[in-house]
Amino acid sequence: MDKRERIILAAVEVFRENGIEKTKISDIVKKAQIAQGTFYLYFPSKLSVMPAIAEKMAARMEEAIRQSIKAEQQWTIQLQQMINAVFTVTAEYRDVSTLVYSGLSATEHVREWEEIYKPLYKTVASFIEEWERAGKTRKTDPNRTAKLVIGLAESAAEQVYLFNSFDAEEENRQKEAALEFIIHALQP
Amino acid sequence: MDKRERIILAAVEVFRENGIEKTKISDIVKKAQIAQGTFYLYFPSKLSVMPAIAEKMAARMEEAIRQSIKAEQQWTIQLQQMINAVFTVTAEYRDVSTLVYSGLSATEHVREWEEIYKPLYKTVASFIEEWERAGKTRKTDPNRTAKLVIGLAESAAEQVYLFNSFDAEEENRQKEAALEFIIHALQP
Amino acid sequence: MDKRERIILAAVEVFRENGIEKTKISDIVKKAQIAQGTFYLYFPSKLSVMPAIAEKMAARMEEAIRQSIKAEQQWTIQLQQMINAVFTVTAEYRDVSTLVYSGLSATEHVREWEEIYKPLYKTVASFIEEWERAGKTRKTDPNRTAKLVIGLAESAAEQVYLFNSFDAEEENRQKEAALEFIIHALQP
Amino acid sequence: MDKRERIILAAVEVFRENGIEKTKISDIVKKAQIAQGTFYLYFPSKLSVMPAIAEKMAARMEEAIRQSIKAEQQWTIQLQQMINAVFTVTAEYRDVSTLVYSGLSATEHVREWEEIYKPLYKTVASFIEEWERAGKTRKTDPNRTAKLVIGLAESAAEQVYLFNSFDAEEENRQKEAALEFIIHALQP
DNA sequence: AATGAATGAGTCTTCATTCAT
DNA sequence: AATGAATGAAGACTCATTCAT
Repeated sequence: MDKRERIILAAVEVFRENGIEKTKISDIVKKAQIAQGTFYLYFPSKLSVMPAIAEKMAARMEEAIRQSIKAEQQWTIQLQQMINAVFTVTAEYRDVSTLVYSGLSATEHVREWEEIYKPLYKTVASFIEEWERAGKTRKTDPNRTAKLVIGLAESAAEQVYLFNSFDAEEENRQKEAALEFIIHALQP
Repeated sequence: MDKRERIILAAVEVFRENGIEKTKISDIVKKAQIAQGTFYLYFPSKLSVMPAIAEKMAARMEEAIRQSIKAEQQWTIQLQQMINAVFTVTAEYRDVSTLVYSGLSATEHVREWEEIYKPLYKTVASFIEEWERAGKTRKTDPNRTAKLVIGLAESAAEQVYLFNSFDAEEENRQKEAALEFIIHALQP
Repeated sequence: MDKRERIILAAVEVFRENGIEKTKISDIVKKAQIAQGTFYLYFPSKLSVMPAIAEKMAARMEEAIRQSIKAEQQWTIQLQQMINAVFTVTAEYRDVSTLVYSGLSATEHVREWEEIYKPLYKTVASFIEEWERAGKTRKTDPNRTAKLVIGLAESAAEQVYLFNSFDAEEENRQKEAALEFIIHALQP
Repeated sequence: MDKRERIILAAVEVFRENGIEKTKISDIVKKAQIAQGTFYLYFPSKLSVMPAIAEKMAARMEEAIRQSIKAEQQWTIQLQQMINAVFTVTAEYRDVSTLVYSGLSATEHVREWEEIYKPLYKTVASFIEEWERAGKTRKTDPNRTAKLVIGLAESAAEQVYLFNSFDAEEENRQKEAALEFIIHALQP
C-alpha cells in the first residue's frame, strides 16, 4: 500500500492508543512498518499528519451519510440515518476527533479545516435544501443549518463517547434526543 | 497576584499562542514571571493546568448565563441571553476551549470534565425545566436538552471564532441562526 | 558535461554557500542535477571531493602565474603578475580555499596537499631561482622562499576577500603592500 | 571552573583528536564533564564554539608576543620572539587553527574574525610603529604590515606543523627563513 | 516558598548509503 | 551507467524535573 496512506492509518491507531502527547513518531512508523526516515519523506512532523486524518474523517462521514440515505425515505428517517452516520464515524474516530481538532488548531492548519469539512457540509446542505423544497421542513439558510446540524450531532456523539465508558443504551437515548431535537428545530 | 492564578492565566495565553503540543513549561513560567521550579509547587504537569482552565471557563460561562438572564423575561429572550453568553465566553477563550477540551481528554482528567461542566449544565437545565413547567417549551429530559443546547451553541460559536477572521455581521447571523434553531427545537 | 566535473563544480558552489559542515551530498547532487546515487559512482564521500577541488584551484593558480609572466619582464613586474594571479584565483575560490584547506586537513588527505601544490611551488621556485641566478634577488633556498611568497600572497588575498565586502581600492592597496613587502624581502 | 570555559577547552581537545566533522557534542560534554543539555545553555551548536576558540587562540598569541618581547631588545630579536610566539601558539592549536578558521567562515561568524584578531594586530602594529619611529625599519602602513607579518608567520608555521610529521630541525629552518624574509622586507 | 542552573533520558531529525529498477 | 525512494544508524536537541541555595 501507498506509504503515505500507511502512515495516516497508523497515526490514527497510535494517537487513539496513546493520545497525541504520548505518541512518538517511532510508534507510528513501527505500526506502519516503514523506516523512521521514511516518515519524513511524507510529513514534516507529527502534527502535520492531522489535516490528513481530518480529511479522512470528514470524507468518511460524508460518505457514510450519502450512502446510508435513500431518496425515497421520509426526511425524518433520512435525518436519523444522518445522525447514525455521525455517531458511527465519531465513535470510530472517537478520542482522535478531538485530538485532530486541537492538533489542527494548534498549528497553522486551522484554515484547512473549513476546506476539509466543505464536502460534508455541502452534502448535508443539499439534503436539507431538498427537504425545504419539498415543504417538509421550514425555510432556512441550508448551509448554515447544515453546520448547526452537524455541530449538534457531533457534540451529542462526543458527549456519549468521550465521557461515558461505552453504554449502548445511553448511546441510543442520546441519538434519539438529538433526532427529536433536530426534527423539532426543522419542522415547519 | 497569587502565583497559582498567574500560572493559569499565563497558560491560557501560551496555549493559545502555541497550541498545547508546542507549549513548554518554560514558556508558561516565563509569561507568568516566576521561576521554573515554582511551577511544580502548584501543578505537577503541563496538562494538569487544564482542569483549572476548564473550571475557570465553565464557571465564567455559568455565571455569564445566570447574570444575564432575568426571571421576568420571555423564554426566547432568556435563550437569546444564554446564547450570547456562550458566544462571549467562547470568544474570550477561543481556540483555547478546544485545546482544553482535548487537553483534558488526552489525559486521565476526562472524568473531571463532567464534574466541571456540571454547574453549567445544571443552571441551563433549571431554566429549561422552568420553561417546560410553564408550558413554554415541550416536555423533554431537561438535563439532556441542556447539554444539547450548550453543545449546539458552543459549536456555533466555534464555527464563527475559529475559522473566520472576526466579522461582527457574521457573528450576529450565526447567533440568530442558533437562536431560531433552538427555539424551534424546543417550542411545543 | 562530464558528471565528475559537474559534481566538482557543484561542490565548490555549495561548499561556498553553506560551508563544509552544513553541506549535504543531497545539496551537491541537486546543484549538479544528477541523482543521489550517481554521486557514489564518482566519489566515496563528501570530503573526497576536496582533493579534486584543491587540484583544480592549484592548477589554475599555477597556470595563471605561468601565463601572465613573460621572460623579458623585470623581476618586480613578474612578481607583481604573480601576486595578481594569486589574488585572482583566491578571489575566484574565495572562502572555498580555506574550506578546502581545512577539508583536506580534516581527513587523511593531508598528504595529498603537498602533492597538489607541488607544481605551483615548483613554478614559483623556478622563477625565484632565475632571479637569484641573474643576481636580481638575494640568495635563498628558492623552494622555501616560494612557499613563503605564496603563503604571504594568499594570506594577503584572503584578508581582502574574506572580511571586506569587495572594495577595489582596498584590493589594490593590499596588492601593492604585498608586492612592496616581498620586493624588499627578496632584493639583495 | 566556569562551565563555558570547560566547554571551550574540551572542544579544542576533541576537535584536535577527531577533527570537526567527526566530533560529536556528546564527546565534548564527556570531556568537559558536564551534562549533554548543559552544552546548549552556553552554545547553540557545535560550530558556534568556534569564535570562542578563535578568541582564545588570538588572545594567546597576542599575550605570547607581548610577554616574550622586551623593550630593550634589538628589533630583529623582537621580531624573532614574535615569530617564535606565532609558531608556538600555532603548534599548540595546530590542526585546530585551520578548523577554527573554516569553522568560522562556514558560519555567519566571519565578521567576528577581524574583531577577534584586532588586539593581536594592534599589538604587532605598535611594535612595528616603534621600529619605524626609531628608524630601524622602513616606513610603511604599520597596520597593514602587521597583518602581512602575522599572515606570513602563520602560513610558515602551518606549513611545518600541518604537513610534516614533527621535525625540530625543519621547524628551526622554517623559523629562520621566515625571520630572514621579514627582516629583509622591513629593513630600510 | 521561591529560585534557576544543571541534568540526562527520551525523542526528533538528519543524511550518508543502499539497491531494485 | 543512472536513478531516487527507502533505509536506519547516528547524533542533535529538547525540556520536564530536580535540588542546592
